[in-house]
Amino acid sequence: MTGVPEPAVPDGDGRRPPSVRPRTVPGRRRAEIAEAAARFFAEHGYHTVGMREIAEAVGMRGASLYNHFSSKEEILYAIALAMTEVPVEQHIPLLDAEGSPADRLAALLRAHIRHLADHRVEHLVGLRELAALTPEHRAVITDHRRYYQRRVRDVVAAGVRAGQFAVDSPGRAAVAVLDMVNGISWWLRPDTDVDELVETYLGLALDGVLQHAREDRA
Amino acid sequence: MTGVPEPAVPDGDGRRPPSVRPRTVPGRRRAEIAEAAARFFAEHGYHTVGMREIAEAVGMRGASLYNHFSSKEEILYAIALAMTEVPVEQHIPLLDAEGSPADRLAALLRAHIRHLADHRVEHLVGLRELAALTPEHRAVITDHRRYYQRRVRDVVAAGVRAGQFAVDSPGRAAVAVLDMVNGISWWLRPDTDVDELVETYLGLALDGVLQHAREDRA
DNA sequence: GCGCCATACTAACGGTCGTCAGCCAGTGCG
DNA sequence: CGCACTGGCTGACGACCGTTAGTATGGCGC
Repeated sequence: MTGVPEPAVPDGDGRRPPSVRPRTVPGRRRAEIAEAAARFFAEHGYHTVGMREIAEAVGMRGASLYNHFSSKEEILYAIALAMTEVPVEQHIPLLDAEGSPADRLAALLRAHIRHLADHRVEHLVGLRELAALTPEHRAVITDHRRYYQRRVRDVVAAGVRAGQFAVDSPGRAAVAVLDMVNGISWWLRPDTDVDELVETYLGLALDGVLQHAREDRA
Repeated sequence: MTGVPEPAVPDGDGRRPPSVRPRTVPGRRRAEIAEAAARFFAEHGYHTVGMREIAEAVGMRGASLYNHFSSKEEILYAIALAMTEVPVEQHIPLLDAEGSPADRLAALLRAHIRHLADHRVEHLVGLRELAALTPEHRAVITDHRRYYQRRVRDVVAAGVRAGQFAVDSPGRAAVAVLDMVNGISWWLRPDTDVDELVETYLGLALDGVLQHAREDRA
C-alpha cells in the first residue's frame, strides 16, 4: 500500500502472465514521484512546476517520468485520487460502526484530521488544483467528495433526530464543518501538535457548530 | 470607486500636472479587465489563462492589455488586493463600533459574507492563487489577511472575557470561523439565497463555534 | 486647428513546456 | 547463455506563453 493509486490495469486484455512479479516493490518509484510532485504543486502551484523539475527531485530526467505516468495530469490525478479515495474507503466505515451519531461523527473527524495532518501537501493540492484535472478525472474526484459530504450530512441529521445535535440545516452544517476542518491544510505547520489540534477541532465541530448535548431547547 | 486598486503613482517623480483629469472614468477599462480575468482565473486557474484569452473577453488583443497593467501578475495582484483591502478598510471599523463583542462580530461576519457573495470569483482567486504572486505582493496580501485575522481573534477574546463566548482558544476559534465562512466561495452558486446564507452562517459561527450565550459553565 | 496622449493594433522574440521517438544498460528467467 | 523487459537516457518538436517594439488613430486641451 503505497498511498498512490496504481495505474488502471488495461482491462479486456489480460495478456500478462499471472505469476509475473516485478523485481522491486511495485509502484515504489511511482509513489516517490507523486510525493515529490505534491510537494512542488503545493508550494508553487501545478502549472508553474515542470516535469523536469519533478524529475530532478527524484533523480531522473523529465522524459523518464513517462515510464511511470502517462502524463503530467495523471500525476495530479493520482494525488487527488489518493486524497479522496482513502477517506471514503477508510473513514466512512467509521460512520457505519456502532455507537451514537455523535460518537461516530467524532471518530470520522478524528481520522479525517489526522489523515489531513499526515498528508498536508497532498490534501492542499487536492483541494486547490481541481481545475487542472481532465473533466473526467475531476468528475471522479468530485463524486467521491460529494458522497463523503452526503454521508456526513446523514449522520448529522441522525444526530439531530436523536436529540444530540441542534442545527437547522444538517446539509449546511455538514458543509460548514468540512470546510472548517479542510481549512486546516492551508495553514498547518509541521511543528503543530496534532493531538491538541484534533481535540480542539472536535470540540469546535461537535460542541460548537453542532451544539452537541446542549439542553436548553425551548 | 471601481473596486480595482489604481496603479501605484510612481512616487518620487511627481511630474504629472495636478489638475489633469483623464477624459473617461479612470480605470474603467482596468476594472473590466480585472473582472474578466478573475472570472477566467476562478474557472481555469491563473496559469492556464493566457493574456490573449483575457483580452478577447474585453474586446482587444493580448498586447493591448499592457496599456492597463504592466504584467499579468499585476492583474492578479489587483484582484487579490481588492479582496483583502476592502475587508480591512470597510469591515474592520465595524469591530471598533459600539456594542457588545457578539454584536460587533456579527456585524463583521455579515459584511464579510455579503462581500464574499458579491465577489465570489475574485474571492476564490484571492484565496487560491496566492502562490502565483510575487513574494513582495504576496507579503502585502498576507499581511492584510493576518491583521484581519488578528482583529477577529481579539474580538473573540473580548467576547470570552465578557462571558459572551465560550471557547478555549480564541485564536483557533477565529481561524476556524474564518475558514468556515471563506469555504463558502468554493461552492456558492449564483442562485443561492444570500440573506438566508448569511443568517445561517451567523448562527453556525456565533451560537455554534463560539457558543454564544451558553450559560452552562461549571 | 494643432499637437499630445491614451489606447489600440501588428509582428515578432526568446523561452519554456509537455510529450515523444529512439536508444541503451542492467537484470532475472527459461 | 541469451532474451525480453523495465526503466533509465538524449534530443528534439511544435505549441504556446508573456512581453516588447514600433505604429496608427481619435478625441481633448490649449
